[in-house]
Amino acid sequence: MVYGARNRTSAGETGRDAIVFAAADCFMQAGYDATSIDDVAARLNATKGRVYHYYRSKADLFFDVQRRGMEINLATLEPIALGPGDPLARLTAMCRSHLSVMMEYLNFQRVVMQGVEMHLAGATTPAQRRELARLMAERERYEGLFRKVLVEGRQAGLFAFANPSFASKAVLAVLNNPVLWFRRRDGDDAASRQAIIDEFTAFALNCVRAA
Amino acid sequence: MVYGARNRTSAGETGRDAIVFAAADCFMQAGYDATSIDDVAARLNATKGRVYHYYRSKADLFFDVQRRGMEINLATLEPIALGPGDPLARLTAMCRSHLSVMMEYLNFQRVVMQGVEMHLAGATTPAQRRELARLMAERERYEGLFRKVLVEGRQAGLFAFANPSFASKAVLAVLNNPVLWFRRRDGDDAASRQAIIDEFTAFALNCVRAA
DNA sequence: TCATGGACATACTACCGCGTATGTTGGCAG
DNA sequence: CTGCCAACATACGCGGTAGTATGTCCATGA
Repeated sequence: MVYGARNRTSAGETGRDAIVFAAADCFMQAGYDATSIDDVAARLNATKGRVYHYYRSKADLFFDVQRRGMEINLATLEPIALGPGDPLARLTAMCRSHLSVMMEYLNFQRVVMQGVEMHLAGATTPAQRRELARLMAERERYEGLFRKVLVEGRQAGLFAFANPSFASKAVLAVLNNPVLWFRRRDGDDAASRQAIIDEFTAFALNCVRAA
Repeated sequence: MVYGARNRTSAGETGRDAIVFAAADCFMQAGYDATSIDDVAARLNATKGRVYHYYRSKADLFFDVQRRGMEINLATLEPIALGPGDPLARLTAMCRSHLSVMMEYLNFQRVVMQGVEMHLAGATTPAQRRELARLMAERERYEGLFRKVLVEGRQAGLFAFANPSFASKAVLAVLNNPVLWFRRRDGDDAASRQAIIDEFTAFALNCVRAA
């Protein structure tokens, strides 16, 4: 390999960004454990050196992918959840937005879901534990946005459920489901994507809608 | 270790069974990759020798855990799905039964869910590929039970949805959700468990119920 | 009572993948 | 022109783990 191949990937993808995107793809395809740092580097036509220049460990990289995913989610959903409109209208908009983001940033979202189930047994360093706590807090905050709107809607007589926490979990379960099976290029006309958004939004709303 | 410690765990847990149960626990706690064969053996107060005496590879063991889980699921749900009663009554019973089984056999169910997301990239041997195909077929069959009842209910005007496949996925997404956060000993009075069954059954039914 | 095989334990190998220590280069600042 | 540093590449060391080869014990039947 010629040392001088210093091609800053023309587009704005600065060092860290390119690595996070590559890592998101790898983690999505193979999962955390099955993805090696060499895999991530290979996807960049680079070597471990490049990755470890920006990240101190594999776990740190994994955390950063999740952080980016949650940043996107919160940035798009918070304005809607805290914005104007009656609870039903807001929840509808939240569902549509959530589904749209999920399918757009599929790789990041799948990594986020992996992180939820994993707890990453043994986050050794204190820094890692702190980062993990932050991620959990952001997830909790995201779910809290749904809970808030749901409770408001229940007081308005629009929704019906006993336990707000259960309700938010059920709604998110429905909304996250397409992440498990949706694939780009799978008849990816905007039409089919729109059909998924429409139908799963309806499912999610029906879950909690009052009779 | 004294060689003579041949204590056949009094109860009927024959060789294979004890291993599958231990493996289910380990895989549930730590996931597939993070679980070593030594971990499984340690949980049995035994060594790798015992595991490899019954299973030819780690993947085979993982498959067997999934197989047992799916066996339980199909055995309990098929009679209900194909039994008598109108579609709404049957779907209700299916939801309650599914939730009940999930919480009862939590460890197996979490392993099954892992298997769904994993595809176990690179099932090397043909035998493993065949076993994997069988598992996928059983999962498909299980989901098919829901689809069947859903379509029947739609024809009867009880349910409303566009795509039967989407509908079954949404229902199962709701029903499987408790597996992600439910823990034994977490205020495990039959009462709280019953509350979960009641509420998530309602969520699942509402998803697809006609207005 | 002796041989045989099932049910494990022990000891070992081979490999992979993380992290690190050390090069190598180009692009700045002065 | 020179020194310095960021941005990588290269080359290991080292631990952990899957799988194997072999040893040991017990039960059973002939």
